[in-house]
Amino acid sequence: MTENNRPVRVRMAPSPTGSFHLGSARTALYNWLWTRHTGGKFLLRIEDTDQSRYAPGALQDITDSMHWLGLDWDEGPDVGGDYGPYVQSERLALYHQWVNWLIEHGHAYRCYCSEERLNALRVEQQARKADAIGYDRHCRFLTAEQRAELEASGSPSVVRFAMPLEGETAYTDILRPTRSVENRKILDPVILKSDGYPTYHLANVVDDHFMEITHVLRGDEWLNSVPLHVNLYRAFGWEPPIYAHLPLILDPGGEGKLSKRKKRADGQEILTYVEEYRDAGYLPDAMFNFLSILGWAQSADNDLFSRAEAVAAFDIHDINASPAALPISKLDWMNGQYIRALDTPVLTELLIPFLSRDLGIAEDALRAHPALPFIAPLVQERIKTLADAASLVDFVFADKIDYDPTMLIAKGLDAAGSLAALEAADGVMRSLPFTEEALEPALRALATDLGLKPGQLFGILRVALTGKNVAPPLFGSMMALGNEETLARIEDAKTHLCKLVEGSPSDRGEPTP
RNA sequence: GGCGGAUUCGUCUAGAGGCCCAGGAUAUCGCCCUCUCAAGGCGGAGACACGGGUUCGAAUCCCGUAUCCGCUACCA
Repeated sequence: MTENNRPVRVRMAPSPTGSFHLGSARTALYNWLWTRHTGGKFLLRIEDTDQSRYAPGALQDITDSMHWLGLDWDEGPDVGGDYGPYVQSERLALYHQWVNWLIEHGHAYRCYCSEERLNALRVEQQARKADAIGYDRHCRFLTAEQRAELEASGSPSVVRFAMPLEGETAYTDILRPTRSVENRKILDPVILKSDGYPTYHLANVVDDHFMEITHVLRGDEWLNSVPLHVNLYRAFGWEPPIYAHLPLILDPGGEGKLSKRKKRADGQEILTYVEEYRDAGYLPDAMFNFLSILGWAQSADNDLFSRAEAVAAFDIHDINASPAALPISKLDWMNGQYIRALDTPVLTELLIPFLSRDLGIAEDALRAHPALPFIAPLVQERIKTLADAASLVDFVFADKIDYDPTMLIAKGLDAAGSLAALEAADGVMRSLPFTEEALEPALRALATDLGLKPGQLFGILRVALTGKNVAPPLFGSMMALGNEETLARIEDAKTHLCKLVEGSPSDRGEPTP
């Protein structure tokens, strides 16, 4: 399993520049899965080498999102480990040491070219459609005197890697065929910036080496950098890790990188950050399962599986190298599956923050509310996300409900007929214990006695109690409302119907749907 | 422009030369169940990007073409 015969050590290396992207989450997940499958170690390393893009709070958001998804790490800035520090800005001395080593051994050099020169160079290259666009290696061939002069004048400088000028570099990604590139096409990239911070290329190679990383599973956008990284390893005399570049997650239309500022075909917003999915009411287990199947299959004929099953079956060699459009409808379905599998008390607990947020009721008040225990069973098989619940049960928590009274007129009946049915139902209900077991058969029998279909009678009651034509099951709704409120709402409905009857004395008036 | 990657039902995928006139899932459509809505059950329609090879035989191998995506920064 471990092609290089070392215990598996992999890492997730986010840069704290923003919230945790869904694509990053999947990368983290596959890394995690690989270590849990192999019994290896999963490390979290923070790549904060770009001071200009540093976002305070991003790190917290990233770790929160990973925790939420259930991805725990064995070594990292918060949990420690033998290979620290795990934050790159705290490892600057190490990078300087190895950059100096490269310079001393002729694998790197200081470059004093100005931004203006570099820009002009790029513009010129683009204009003549040059084969390779990049640095012209100008400073690589400075004489010792020129160099000394530049240093003496205090010119700012960066350090560039001196690529071999001839030959090719073959590189392997376990998900793709081995390829090779001409070394001269890699134009001496910057490895140490003028502010003293390393670029990704250097920091990444140095850290992966000293942290004894065996497998690098990272985003596809790094694939073109592999030959550079391989050359860095060679210059140092180190062994490169095994690479697997993970395909991008595309937007639901499959038109490009998943990103903000895009809308779905149905006008819905496309969620791109893990925290957004959390706030939209998706469950961590469902997200975990969902992210897993974006580029990997646990089995040929089943999409629903637990973490343990994923861990048991996972193999990086089975990852699909083609990019995937985000299948939102499948996520919705899957989340519904996970919600339905929950124990009712657990669902209730999960629902509280969402109901509180969406209904504007304090969590404490919600917990103390007599209707609370009835809510989860009412919505469990009707919601795809936790956030769907509020609009289904808002009538339970409303002080009063508003609806068009004509909705109380049942199909096939007029106002008077509906009123008679409702009054009969009211009478039956008052004579019985307020339980589903007692009420449902009795009202069914009543419908038959009145020559109505259950749906006609129940429909009147549904509108009376909820103000809606579409609502959760009737008798469960009654229990949530409680005896008193149920009868009060029926009372109100009777009043509405009375007015309708008086208002339209034409006895055979067609009911408005 | 250069370089790199990818290409199986709308979408997520299974598939590593005969098991595939391509399997699963989701979405969609229909039927059943049913107090509405769901959930559930059953069924339908739906794909190997295109063109050449190689082979007795190709979704699977090779070569082109097309399309999409990525990289081409003192960002990661």
